[in-house]
Amino acid sequence: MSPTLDNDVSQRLLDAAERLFYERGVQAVGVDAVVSEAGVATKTLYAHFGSKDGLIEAYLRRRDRRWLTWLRDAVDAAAPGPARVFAVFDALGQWFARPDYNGCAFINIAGELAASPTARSIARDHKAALRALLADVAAGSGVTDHTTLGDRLMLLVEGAIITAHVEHDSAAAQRARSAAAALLELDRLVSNPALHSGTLPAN
Amino acid sequence: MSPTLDNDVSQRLLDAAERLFYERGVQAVGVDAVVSEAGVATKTLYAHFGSKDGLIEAYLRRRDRRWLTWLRDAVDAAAPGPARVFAVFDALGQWFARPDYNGCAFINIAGELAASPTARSIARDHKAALRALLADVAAGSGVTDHTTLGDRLMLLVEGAIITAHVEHDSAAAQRARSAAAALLELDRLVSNPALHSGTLPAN
DNA sequence: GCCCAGCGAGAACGGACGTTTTCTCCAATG
DNA sequence: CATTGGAGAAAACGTCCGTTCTCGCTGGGC
Repeated sequence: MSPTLDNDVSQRLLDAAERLFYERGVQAVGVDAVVSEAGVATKTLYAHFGSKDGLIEAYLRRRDRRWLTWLRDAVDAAAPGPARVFAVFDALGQWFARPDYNGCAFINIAGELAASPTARSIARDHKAALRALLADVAAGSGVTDHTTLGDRLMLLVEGAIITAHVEHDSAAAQRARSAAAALLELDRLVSNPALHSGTLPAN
Repeated sequence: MSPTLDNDVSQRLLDAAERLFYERGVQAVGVDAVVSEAGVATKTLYAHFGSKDGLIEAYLRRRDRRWLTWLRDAVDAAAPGPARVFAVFDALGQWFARPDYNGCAFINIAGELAASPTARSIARDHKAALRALLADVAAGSGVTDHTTLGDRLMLLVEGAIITAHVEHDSAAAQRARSAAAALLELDRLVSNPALHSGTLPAN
């Protein structure tokens, strides 16, 4: 057996699975459609992934790695500081504009396989990694309360992902970016004692 | 046929469908489970709703009405003004804390039935109504740019719904409330010329 | 040159599921 | 009282789908 060819077959299967699962949902796509799209035999799918659930899990794990790497690269390409906050939403805007954009695969899975603990756990892990990335971005932005900013960026990112998906509105990225800019500006205002007299309410 | 009894059977079916569909997803629940939970005959389901798709649609339309009425009532119970902004997130916090909370039924449907135009249209209509409600809340809050505030509230609400669901973190409502408070505070600061010298960037 | 492991093609199996049908009961109507 | 029609119980039907099996081909290694 050649590992190159073996890899090729696995990749073709994962590519086909990702295209179909992401576009139509995992339950709406049968294994027949996947093997047909990949141009492989049904037996090969089971030899490589054991079951449809195994294929779904491999699809999610690969997408998790790829998506987070993509976002991290977009962030790292920006200058350190608040520019990296904007880089997050600029990247989202490009993602939303893709013709095959269909929301976050992990949010979709969490809704579709609500009764599956493994699916929910994979989705949770993915969101924890995203939250950690946004916490890093917030910590490097120079604001005084970067923990709070990280939490708020998470809300804006998730909100933009959902809005772009359900309402089919890719401009949600720009609105989220604008909201993030407002939060940065607020931090700048309240951290400069010369600009205000009172303090912020605690809620 | 007695309209009272007829209504009773329809309601029992819709109640059972909502409980199961919302908890496990529409595709993971068979009609057998619904009729068994409702204590009715299979034939009755088809006499009232025509098909499983018809039952799903009726479930979504009833939930759309009920959920929006619930949120609107929570908003109207608060004093006019910025308090109604906070009332939105306080209501969300109570929703998230329910043991049966499983995210937004319409976001879930949009992810699960990605290939179904009717499902996506129902989800879109629901979100448009929510957006209109939040636009009203923003318009009554007394800020200078209530259109922008409405858009940002929408992002925060959606982000909180997703975070509470996927990360199983009901405190997302309080963080979203805090973010909304920050946006209100920022408006207060920049709309008072005595408090600052420069102007906000346009992004 | 043989061998065999991997792969493609496709049939087959078993179970689940949406839908229809049959039969019976019951309550309201005339 | 006879009739009518909605509703419950359960079986039946056809289809789809995940999984396995069979067969034939191919290409690299002892």
